[in-house]
Amino acid sequence: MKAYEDPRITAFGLLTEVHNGLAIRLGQASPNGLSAPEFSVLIRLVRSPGSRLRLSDLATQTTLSTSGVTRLVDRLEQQGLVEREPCPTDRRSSYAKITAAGAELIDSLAADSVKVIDRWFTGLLSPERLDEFLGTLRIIRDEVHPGATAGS
Amino acid sequence: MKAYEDPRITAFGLLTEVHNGLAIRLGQASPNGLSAPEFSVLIRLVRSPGSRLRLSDLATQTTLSTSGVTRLVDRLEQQGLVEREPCPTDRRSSYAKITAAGAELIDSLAADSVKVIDRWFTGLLSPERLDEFLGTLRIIRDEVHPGATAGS
DNA sequence: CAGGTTTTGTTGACGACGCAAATATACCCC
DNA sequence: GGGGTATATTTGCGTCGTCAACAAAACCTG
Repeated sequence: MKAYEDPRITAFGLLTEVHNGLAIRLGQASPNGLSAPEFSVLIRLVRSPGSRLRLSDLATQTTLSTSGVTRLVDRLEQQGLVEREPCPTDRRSSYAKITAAGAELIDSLAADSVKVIDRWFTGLLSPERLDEFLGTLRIIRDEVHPGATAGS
Repeated sequence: MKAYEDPRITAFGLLTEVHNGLAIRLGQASPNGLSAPEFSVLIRLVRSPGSRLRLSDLATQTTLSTSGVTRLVDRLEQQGLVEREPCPTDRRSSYAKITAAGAELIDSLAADSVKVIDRWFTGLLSPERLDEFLGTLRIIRDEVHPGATAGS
């Protein structure tokens, strides 16, 4: 029995296919929209108290490096979707705060995304099956990425 | 009710966190190893009849563009893990065929990966829960990415 | 079988991300 | 308070991936 035939490898491959497949559908949904990490950052901001989060917290919650976050926030700032503001209690830190334009955009994109997710994911499953599926995801997520608990 | 608060968005976010989290654990497992797409390509090759696949089939099965596959196979070829061979029946096509070194490497990396997957994913779930989880993933995969049915 | 269309693979230009190094600030301990 | 360590962010550089344009071969249709 070769290790590459192990069904656990296939199980992870299946998870990857599902995630990548959904990510592609979401990307096609709003063509000139945001990349997945940009969307994720904006969603996290709009859901956070004060609509703001420190850059390093964004790095922890997403799967990006801190330099990746720096550049991503640079881009969002150039588009007027986000503003940097200094942290009053720690002069090393800056907040990224979503702007009104950013909040409006993310709400509109989220509405499109819900349609796509419903069509290709949640809508395919019975409520019970979806519940159990999400419960299983949480079990794994809490082990593998416990720092992600503040939103999407 | 704002669209960005829709639980379906959160559901997809959860799926993303799980996938990214596991991908990071797998990447850390064998430091100087292969990237995830490289691993995926090699696994697909070693599982295919004749240990070979046409480049365009690799592009279909993975989530890469054809140019991405060209360059990925370039890299694997430089490392001696894969060879290109012409397709006898269609002179436009080439096969990527895994070499003995490639097969050996992927088997060893797969053994490491199984440990990681078991520790952070399959081993966390009861057999029944895992079965239902995989069944749900297949339901979604068959809708979202039907072309992926030849392996991991 | 000639001409147009589709498919396969490669290349150039470009963007996004990670790592490592640099900088600035905060924290801790004597 | 001073010196050393830890943390937050930015920047330089290399790598990897996409998109658009291209070349070659296959297919298809009159």
